Amino acid sequence: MRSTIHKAMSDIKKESIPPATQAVASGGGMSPKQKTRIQITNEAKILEAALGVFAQEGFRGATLDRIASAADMSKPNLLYYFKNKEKIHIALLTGLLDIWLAPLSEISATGDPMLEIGGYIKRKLEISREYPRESRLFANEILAGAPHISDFLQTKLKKLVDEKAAILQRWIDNGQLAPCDPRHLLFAIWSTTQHYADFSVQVRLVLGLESEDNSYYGEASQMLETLFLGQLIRTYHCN
Amino acid sequence: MRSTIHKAMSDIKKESIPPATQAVASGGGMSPKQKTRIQITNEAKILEAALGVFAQEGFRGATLDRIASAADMSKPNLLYYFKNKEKIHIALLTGLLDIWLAPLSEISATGDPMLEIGGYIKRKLEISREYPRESRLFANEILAGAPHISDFLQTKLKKLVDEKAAILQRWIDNGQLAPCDPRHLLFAIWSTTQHYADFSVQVRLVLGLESEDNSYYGEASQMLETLFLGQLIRTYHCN
DNA sequence: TAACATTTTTACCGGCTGGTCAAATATTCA
DNA sequence: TGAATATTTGACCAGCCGGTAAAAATGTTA
Repeated sequence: MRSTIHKAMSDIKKESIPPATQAVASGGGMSPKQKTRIQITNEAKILEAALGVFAQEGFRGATLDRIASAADMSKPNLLYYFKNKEKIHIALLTGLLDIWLAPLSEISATGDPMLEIGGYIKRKLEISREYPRESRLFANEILAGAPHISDFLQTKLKKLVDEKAAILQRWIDNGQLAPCDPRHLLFAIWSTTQHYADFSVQVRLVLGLESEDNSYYGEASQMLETLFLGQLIRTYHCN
Repeated sequence: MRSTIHKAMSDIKKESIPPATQAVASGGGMSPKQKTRIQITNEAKILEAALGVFAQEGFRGATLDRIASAADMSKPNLLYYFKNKEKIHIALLTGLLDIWLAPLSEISATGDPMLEIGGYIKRKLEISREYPRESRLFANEILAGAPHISDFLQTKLKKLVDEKAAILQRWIDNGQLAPCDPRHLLFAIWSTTQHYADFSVQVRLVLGLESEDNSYYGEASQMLETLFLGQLIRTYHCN
């Protein structure tokens, strides 16, 4: 279930799970090793640096030299912590997938459709703002054909989507939600929210904002609320 | 013949200034050259091949070797037609931008809001289905920070968006459209429609479809119609 | 067909890329 | 402290990468 490397991500996301299995470094043994203080900080430094590079350049476009330099570290030193380029990439992706799934998981069958969907959109948009690089990393992976996460997509994600789509369908059948394909409703929520991270350059340039200006998220939130909740919920019979 | 990109090739072969004139050879001067039959077919072959590679790997991730091999051509031969890698990329992008702008241009201030917006969504979705590789090429360019098209984004695109947003705003003021930020409404349309091209791998895996199965576009179209037209237009006062 | 222009191929280059290795250095802990 | 261990470094490598040069092959046309 969890890749060994996944642990490394927990450092970056500052949840501290007690260290346990890890056999990344040092050539030989499969024996689980306790992580050193230095190991912890350096792995975090590497992942932090790699996240930016992978997110911008994609897997093939990113280079170890660039990551190492961004991590302020020599390349061989970097490779002392991660056996190869792919291991870094997988570590990042694995750590990301939990963040990705969480908001959808929280949708509850027993809640009010308006609040549940509204909350989901809010959470997704929040993640878009908080983790734009992770979002772009994910986008790059999909654009490249999802070579590392196709299994995740067709098992874990598909299962969760089917599950939540069933809930939405029940709401539709109850007349609490406008009739539509629930899975495509989820796609629409994904795309609109992630757009603000993945296409932030375009958004800013079109809106005439500066490079680090995130002020559009307020308008975005309002727009999405209008779009998805304004009418989609319960008022479809107006027509 | 898929792409309408050929027009971007004006600056490819040497410096061909406005074409059409068949010049008598003059010593030293750069004379505009008529394109050979072979030139035309090979440039098309290269662009066709490069489109797939750039769309999947991004600019840095794509290699001339791979493009050449996809075009069934030796690398030096490829470089006989395009001076370097960037020229190919720019040729593709340039050709793409017209496709990209066209649907938005067609929105008319004098039309019915429902029909205009509905038509725009349909056209965008159509382009997503017809030109998925172009869409991914564009997405890759944005993810990389729009190094080649930031000027386009902040001039031509921004201008067009401002113009069309003004139209939408007038509809809002007239009570024909739910109050919302018009520019963000456009973003929502862009993201939802392009999602089906850019994230098609994910869409297919989650829906359980085969690799080349495009059947989800029907459901997508219906979903977007429900989402954007079902209530956004004119019925916002139901609340 | 011969002269000319276009296209293709072969051979190559310097720098980058992912990655290895062993030696040198720093850290930990009995 | 000093031995054991963990970390860092520099030197290196084979293959890939974008790109060049020039000859060879092919096509065009007078």
